Order: sequence, then C-alpha cells, then structure tokens
Amino acid sequence: MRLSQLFFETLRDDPAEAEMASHRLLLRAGYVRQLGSGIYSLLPLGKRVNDRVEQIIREEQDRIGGQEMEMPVVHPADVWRASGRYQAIGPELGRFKDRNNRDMVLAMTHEEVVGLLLADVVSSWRQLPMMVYHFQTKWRDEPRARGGLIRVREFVMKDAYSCDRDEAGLDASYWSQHGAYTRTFERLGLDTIAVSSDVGMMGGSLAHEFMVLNPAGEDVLVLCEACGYAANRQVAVIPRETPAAEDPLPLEEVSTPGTTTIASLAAFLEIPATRTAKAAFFVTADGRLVTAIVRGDHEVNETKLINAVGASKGLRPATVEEIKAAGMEPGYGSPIGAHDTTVVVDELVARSPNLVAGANREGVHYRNVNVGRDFTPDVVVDLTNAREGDPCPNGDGTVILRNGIEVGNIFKLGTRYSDAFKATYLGEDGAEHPVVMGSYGIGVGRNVACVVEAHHDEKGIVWPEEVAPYAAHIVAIGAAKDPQVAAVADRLHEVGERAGYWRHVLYDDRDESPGVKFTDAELLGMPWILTVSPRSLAAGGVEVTNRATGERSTRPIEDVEALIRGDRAVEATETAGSPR
RNA sequence: CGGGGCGUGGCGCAGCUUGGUAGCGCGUGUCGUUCGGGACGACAAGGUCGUGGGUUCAAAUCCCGCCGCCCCGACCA
Repeated sequence: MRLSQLFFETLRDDPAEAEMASHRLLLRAGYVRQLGSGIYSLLPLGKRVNDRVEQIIREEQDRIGGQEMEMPVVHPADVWRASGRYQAIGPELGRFKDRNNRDMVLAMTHEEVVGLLLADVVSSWRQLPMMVYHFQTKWRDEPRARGGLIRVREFVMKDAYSCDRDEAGLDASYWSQHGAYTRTFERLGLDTIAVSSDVGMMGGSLAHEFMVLNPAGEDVLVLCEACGYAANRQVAVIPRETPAAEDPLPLEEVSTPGTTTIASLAAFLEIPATRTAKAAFFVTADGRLVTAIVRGDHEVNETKLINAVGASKGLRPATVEEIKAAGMEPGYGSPIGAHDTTVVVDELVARSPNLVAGANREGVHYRNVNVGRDFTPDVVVDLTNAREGDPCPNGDGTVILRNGIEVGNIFKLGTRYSDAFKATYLGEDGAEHPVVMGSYGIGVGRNVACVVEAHHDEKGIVWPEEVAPYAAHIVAIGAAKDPQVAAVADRLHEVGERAGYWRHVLYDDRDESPGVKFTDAELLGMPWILTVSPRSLAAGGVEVTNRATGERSTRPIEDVEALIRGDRAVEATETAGSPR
C-alpha cells in the first residue's frame, strides 16, 4: 500500500486527554477516528489490524472444531432507541411501550437464539458435541464509554457456543475453549491470566475471565503469587478467622456524637475497627430496600450482595429518605429496630461477638451487639471484598490486588437455555435429555487496544508480527534525486503485493522530509522498517530496522525480499520471527 | 442518572471578568530553497463564535432553555 494513497492521517500533536496509551496512539497514528462518545471508525489501517485479530480468533476456533455461522440482528438504530441499559442483541421479537411510554424493542439474547436453533437442529446424541461461533457487531447504550476502544458503545464480538450431551461433555468443551483462548491471546502477544468469575447473572456453574493486567483496568483481581490463585474480586472468598470467643454482654447505649464514619467512631471509642459493624443500604430494581452489614474494617462486595438477594437487575444506593422510612438512621444505622428491609449479614459479623453498631439515632451507637440476639438476619453469607494482604484461600500465602482488563470470558451455561427452548436430544438410552451449553466471548476491538497497551514505546506502536496490519514499512529517501531508490522501493513494494494479503507492505512514497517519514514509520509500528536511500544502496542494499529491538543492519535486496515474503529461514537469521 | 468542565477556521487554543470591526499556533494551497530524523522563506485561502430565545443602539462576551462532548461515581467483552 502506498502511503500517499492511504486514507489516513497521522496527528502531529497528542490528542488531548487520552487517558490510555492505546487510545492516544491509535488516534495519533490514524488507525481510528472518534466520531462521538464511544463511537469510532476504523480507518483502513485499523480495519486491517481488526481483521488480523479476527482471523487469529477464527483460526483458533476452527482448530477446536468451531463452525462459523450467521445470526440475525435487530437494526441497531432501533435497539439504540430502545435504550435498554444493557441490550443483548438477537432478532426482534416485538415492540412495546415501557411504563414511561418509551418505545422499546424486545430482543432475544444470542444465548436464546442458540437455544432456539438447537431445539430445531439437534435431535440425536450422535450430533453432539457441537460448537458454533459468530462475529457480530453489538450495540450497547453504555452509560459511560471510556478508555478509547476499551469500552465503547458499538463493538465486534466473537461469541461461541458449545453444545454437549452432559456435564462431562461440557467440561471437555469448556477446557478446549480455555485452550483456544489461551493460544489466541498468546498469538496476539497478550499476557493474560484466567481468573474465576461471577456466574450469578446467567446461572452457570463455572466461569473464567481472561484478564490483561493494566493499571487502567476496571476489574480488580485477587492474585496469590505463591500458589497461583486468581479470581475476580467480585467472587474471591477470603477465609476469615473467627474472633476469640466472648460471652455476650448486655446491649448498652453509648453516646457517640459526630461519628458518622467507622474511622471516627473507632477513634472516639478507642477501639479497633474490627470491633464495629457497619451498614450499607441499597435498593433493588423492584424497589426492595437491602441492608448489608459488614465489619467496620471491610467493604461490601456488591456482586456478592446481588447474588445473596437475587437482584439480577442490580442495586442502586438507597436515598436518605428510603433508609429513614425503614426506621434507620444514616451514619448510625443498624438493623436493630428496623423494618421493611432485607437484612444481609456478612458471615464474619455473624460469628463476631459484642460489636459496636448504630442505634438508629443521631449520635448514638450500641455496644455489645450480637447477631441473632439483637436482630435477626434474613441471609448470612460472605459479603466482603478481598483486601491486599489477606490470606490466600488456597494456602499459606497472602493475596495481592491488581487491576485488569477483561479480554475474554468462558462460561458454563448448563441447561438454562435448552430447558427454556426445549432443546433436547434423544440419548443412546432412548430418553430425551436437555443439551448442555457453554458460551465463550472475545471482544475484538478491546483486544486491539490491549495489544497496543502491551506493545508500544515512547515513539509509537510496536505491533507483534502476528497482528501487524502490514509486514513491513518501506521508507524511501531521496527518490527524486536518485531513480535507483524509487526503482528498488517500487520493487520491494511489488514483492509484498504478490506475496499475499498479509505480506503487503506499507510504502512511504510521500514527498516528505526523512524526519517525518521515520517518525511516522515508528508511530505506525510495523515490525520492520526498510529504508531505501542512496546511502543504503551504496552500502549494498536496504537498511532493515527491527521496530521492537531497534537493531538495524544493511542487507542485500534479495534478503529483504525474502523477509517481505515471510521466508522463515531468512527471517530467522535476522531475529526469531514468529511463523505465520 | 448524580457531580465537575468544555463547545470560537481542519486540529489545539486565546478572547468572555469590564459588550463596541474575531485573534494565535499547527495544519492546508501556490512558488522557491531544503532532503538520513517532525526544515525554511514569501504569498494566500479558510470562522453564521454548538443551538434557540431574551436583554441592548450594539452580544463570542450578559441572562434563560436545549443539544453535544470530556472527566469522576452505579455496568460489561
């Protein structure tokens, strides 16, 4: 591709306020342009990278027996207007007005589509196992798009679904997808860890998220370096030591003016925060007030709370009025004397004697609160967030917390959707059985961004060979003065064009100064920069620069042609090239 | 949805407090010089100041509404 004819534009200055390196670099290098909040166009360069990533995903899906298929989709504008906060996209089922008289589109999720198709297609155990996948653009009315391509309102995702006869079959499919994902991310040059994740929402039995460690990541991971334990903080359960036994003492009021926080309360009473209990208040989508109680030194884990109360549509913080209406006082709240609320108590609080908790009056707390005696919880369950330095659930180590970006997930769905759509098969035993499903997703654009996050330097992007949109970048210098330069550069360009789609090279034939060309070549980030100039020709060929290592050497033209063609033997003499 | 900020040539911004002929840098076009690390000179083009209303002799500037974008909190690949 001739740079002079490529539809792109590099930005001379940094795009303002781009918080992530990938966001800034992809914009600067002309891979993408932003059109609105969370809406991007992939310019031709970006499209090629995107295609490359899709191709790698596709190859790894095919390798484990996946079959690509097409799924129906609702017109994006309709779903957009429907403005459901989270719209999984399948075919349109109908339209209706919601209670605010807004137009809504009722759409199926892809899991439901697959359930429906399975009911139609699968009849015998001989057809199973089966794995299907598809790439599809999804639209989500993201409440807050951010981080460039990391979190957008429109994105392409590969979804795969496995269909098996039984749990054991699902387990095999699950781990084969686990392997496919591991290989996919390796090829993309992404260092991922698979962490256990929440299965609450979709009612599965096992799930992993593939995470790339990144300080800007929106998930918190709980990791143990000693044993390899890895879980999303949403689900990590930390073993909590039972406090020393004490006889329950009588409940006792204590005046604690101005102590609306645990820190001020503990300081005022000169007790450790571990001797206190605190309350947090939430409201479910259907309007139930939920009171969560954890020890003063802990935080409420919302995912665990959602699962504990079955609030599949999420929780929002309660208002002061709602809390008071249930007989509690914000800042001095506890379930003692409260009414019309679901009380969820952390299991550690339930086995901690004689805690200090709110008395539901301004400036007053109780000493010696004991769960079960002073109030009765509706649910007792682990409710806390893991903290840095907490003991590892698996052994002797302690855990650390790191931020991560989710680049893929795998999920054992079980029979939820096949039950719903009566997707059954006739077994060897002659009886009807539900198909057992798994689902597996990778967001393409997010992976592109993560590759750039992981592979860049102060000069720009450094594409791994597998993902690079072009195999090399020719910089022609002094072509106007020396026709030989143009001839050699043209020829190298031609070699790439003939060697196949992914061996195409970018050819900077623009009438720009050398400085501009070198700077742009480094910004764009192809793995090899091939400088053709009177000087290089005099030295015997073409100057070859490895973008990643910065190593450069002048090599005969035939060698460079072999490098462009991807001839591994020659490439190997230059550096350890990865096979295509 | 709550809190904060911003909308002025293609891009980045100043001007607004205290109304009075719209400015700067980069980019763009033409010509010339330059040509292995974001070169230089000369000339030129390009803006209903987000939008609707109001105040005023006069509004980019003051007031009200709306729209859009960015950043911080509740979601997900």
